[in-house]
Amino acid sequence: MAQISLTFPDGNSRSFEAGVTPADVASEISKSLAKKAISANVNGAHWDLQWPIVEDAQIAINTMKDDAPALELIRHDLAHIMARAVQEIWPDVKVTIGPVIENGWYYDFDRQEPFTPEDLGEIEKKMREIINKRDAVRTEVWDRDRAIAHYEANGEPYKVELINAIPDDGQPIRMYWHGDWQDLCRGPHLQHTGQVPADAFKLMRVSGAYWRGDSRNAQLQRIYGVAFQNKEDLRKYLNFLEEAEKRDHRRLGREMDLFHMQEEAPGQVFWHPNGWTIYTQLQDYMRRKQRAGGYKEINTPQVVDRKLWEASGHWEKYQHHMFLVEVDESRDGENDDAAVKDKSQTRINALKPMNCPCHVQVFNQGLKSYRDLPLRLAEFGSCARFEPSGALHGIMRVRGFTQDDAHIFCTEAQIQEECARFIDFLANIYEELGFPEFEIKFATRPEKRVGSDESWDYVEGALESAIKAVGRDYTLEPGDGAFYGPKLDFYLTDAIGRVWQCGTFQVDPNLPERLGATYIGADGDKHRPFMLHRACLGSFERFVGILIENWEGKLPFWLAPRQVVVASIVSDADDYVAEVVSALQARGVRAEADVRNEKINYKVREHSMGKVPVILAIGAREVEERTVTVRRLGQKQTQVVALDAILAELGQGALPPDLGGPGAADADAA
RNA sequence: GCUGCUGUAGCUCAGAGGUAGAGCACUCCCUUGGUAAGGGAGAGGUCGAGAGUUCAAUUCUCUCCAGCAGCACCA
Repeated sequence: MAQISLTFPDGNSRSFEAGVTPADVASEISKSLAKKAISANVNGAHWDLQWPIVEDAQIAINTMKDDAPALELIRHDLAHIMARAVQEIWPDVKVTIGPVIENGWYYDFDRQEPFTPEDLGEIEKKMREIINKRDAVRTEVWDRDRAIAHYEANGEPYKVELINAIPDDGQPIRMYWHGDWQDLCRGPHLQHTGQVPADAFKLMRVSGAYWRGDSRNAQLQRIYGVAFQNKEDLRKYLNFLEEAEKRDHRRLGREMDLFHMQEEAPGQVFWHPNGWTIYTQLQDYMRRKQRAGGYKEINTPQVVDRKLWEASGHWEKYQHHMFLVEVDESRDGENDDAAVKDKSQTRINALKPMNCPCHVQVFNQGLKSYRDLPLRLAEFGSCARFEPSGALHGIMRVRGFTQDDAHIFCTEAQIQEECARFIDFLANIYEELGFPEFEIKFATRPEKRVGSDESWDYVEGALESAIKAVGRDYTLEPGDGAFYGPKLDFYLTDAIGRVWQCGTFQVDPNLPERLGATYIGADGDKHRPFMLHRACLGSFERFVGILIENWEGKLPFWLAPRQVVVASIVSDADDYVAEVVSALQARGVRAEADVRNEKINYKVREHSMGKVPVILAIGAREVEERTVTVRRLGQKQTQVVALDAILAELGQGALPPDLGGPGAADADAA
C-alpha cells in the first residue's frame, strides 16, 4: 500500500497508508479525539470522517469547538434526521432535498395532506428519539445505475431525478445512512446521531416550495428548522425573532396611528397624520439634500400612453407588472355606457412603474449641449407596479409608492466622478438617518448583455475606481448586472443586524439609445449620453417602514410625528399648558396638549406607549414657578426645567440633522 | 401567482346549526389625582363578500376578496 504524508495544523507531518480516513487518524492521536471528532478539513475541503484520503494533504480534525463545521454538520444531520422521522411516521411521504441554510435547514417533502403545527411537534419528538438512539452514520459510494434502480424500486421519483441531474463526470454518487434510514447526500455528516444536541433545535414552520425552485414544477411542503450548538444559542435566536416581531412596522403603524391599508386598495397606503408627518419630514430632508447635491427636481406624468412604454421596451418585458388604464376618447360625458364605446377611440395607458422614460422625455426637450452635462434630474416619482399578491408586505412591498429617484445624464468620461459623488452623497444621508454602516455590492456584466466588451471594461473600471476613490470596500457580484450595464447596490444594516437593500446606482447606455437622447458635443456632432439611474432610500414607503423597525417606533426627535405632549396634572394648569404648547409650536416643535380629566399616570402610560419622545407634565408647582417637568421616552426619572430653557432646547432638537439638529446619532440628547 | 393558515366590536381574541361575548379603546358621570391603567354607567357588530345545503347559516359546502407565513417575483 502506498504511503501518504498528512500535515497537521501544528506543522508536524506523519505518514499513513493511502486510503486512511480522518477517523483512523483521530484514533491514532487519541481516544478522546476519536470520540469528539465530527469531521476534518482536508486541503481546505470539509471532509467526512469516513472518507478515505489518497494523497498527501493538510489535515485538521474538527470537533464541536470548531463552530462553522459544527453548525453545518448539526444542521445537515438534522435535515436527515427530520426526513427519517417524517418517513417513520408517514412511510408514503416522498423525500426530495434538505439543505443547510442560515440558522438551520429545511427539507422539502411530497405529501398529499398538509403538515399541521401539531405534526411538527410529533416530528420533533421523533427526531429526539432518533438522536437519543445514537445511531451510527454510515456512507458508501454507489454507481449511478444502482442508485437509480434503488430509488425507482423505493418509489422516490425526486431522488431519481436528482441523480440524473448529477453530471456524469466521475464524481461519486454517495449514500448516507442514519441508522437504517438512507439518503442520497454529498455529505459530510457526523459520526452518529447522538452528536446532535437534542435541545438546541426547533421546527419553525411548514410552507410551500416548488420542486427545484421553479413555479412550473410540483409544489412541495417545506419544513423549516433552526439549530445551534446549544440551548443558549437557540434561545438567543428565538429572542431575536421576538425582537423583530416587536418592531414589526405593521403593528407599530397601527399602535402609533401612522397608516392603514384596506382591501379596496391592496398594496397601497392610507397615510394618517402621524405617519404622513414622518414621510414628509423625510421627503423635505431629501429635497434639501438633493438641491444641495446639484440635482434639479422635476415631476412627470403618472398615466402615460403605451407608445412610450413600447419605445422604452417596458411594454414588451414588463407589461404584466404594469397597471393598465383604458381610456375611451369618444366618451362625451353624457353617455358613459360601455356599450357605445368606440374601440377605435380607445387608448391604452399605463401607470408608470418607473420614472426613467419620462425623465428622458424631459432631457429630450430642446437641444442639449455637452456643457449641460452632467444633468441631474430628480423626482419624487410616484410609481405603480402590479406586484404579485403574495409579494405584498405592509408598507415595505407595495403596489403604489414614491421613489427618491434621479437620473444623471452624462458622458462616459463623467461616470466615475458621478459615481464617486453619489457614494459620498448617499453615505452622508445614511449617516444622518442613523445608518452609519452600509455595504456596497458591485454587480458586473451578465452573460446575456448588450454593448461591446470594451465599453463594459471601461464602465466597470469607472465604477470600481470611483468606489476606491471614496475609500470604500465592495463585494463583487459577478454576472449580476443588468443586461445593459453594471450597477452598485447599497445595503444598510439596522439596529438588530438586519440588512436592507436601499440605494442603487446603475449605468445605462441603453435607454437613451432607445428613446433617442442626444447632446451636442464640443465637436459639434450629436452624441449619445449615458444615463445613471440612482436612488438612496429606494421608496419612501419602504424606507419609512425600515425607520420604524430600526427605531422600534422610537424615532429620532426630528422625525417623531408627535414630538411633545404637554400634560396637565390638575385642571388649574390648563391655561399654562396651552401657553407652553403654543410656545413650542412657534418654535417648530410638534407639540400637543393633553388636558383630559385623567391622572398623570394614565397620561404618561398612554403617551409612552405612543412613543412620544418628550412628555412635559405641568401641575400647580410648574404653573407657579414657570417651569415644566420633563420626562423622556425610555427614562423613568424626571427633571424640572425652566420654561425658557426647555423651549430653546426642544426648538433646537427639532431641527433635522442637515439644519443643525442633533440628528439620529444623538437622538437621546434631544 | 403557488401552497398552507386566517378573517367575529376601533384593537386583541373567545364562541356556537336557532341572528353573539370578554378585556382594552370610545361616550357620559363621579373623581383634581405628581410620572406606565382611579371608580361607575353607557353605546358599539349585515360575524370579509357572494352562492349552495337546511325549517333555520355568522357556524356546514363551494367560489371570490383580503391578510399572514413561506415559495416564486422584485426590471
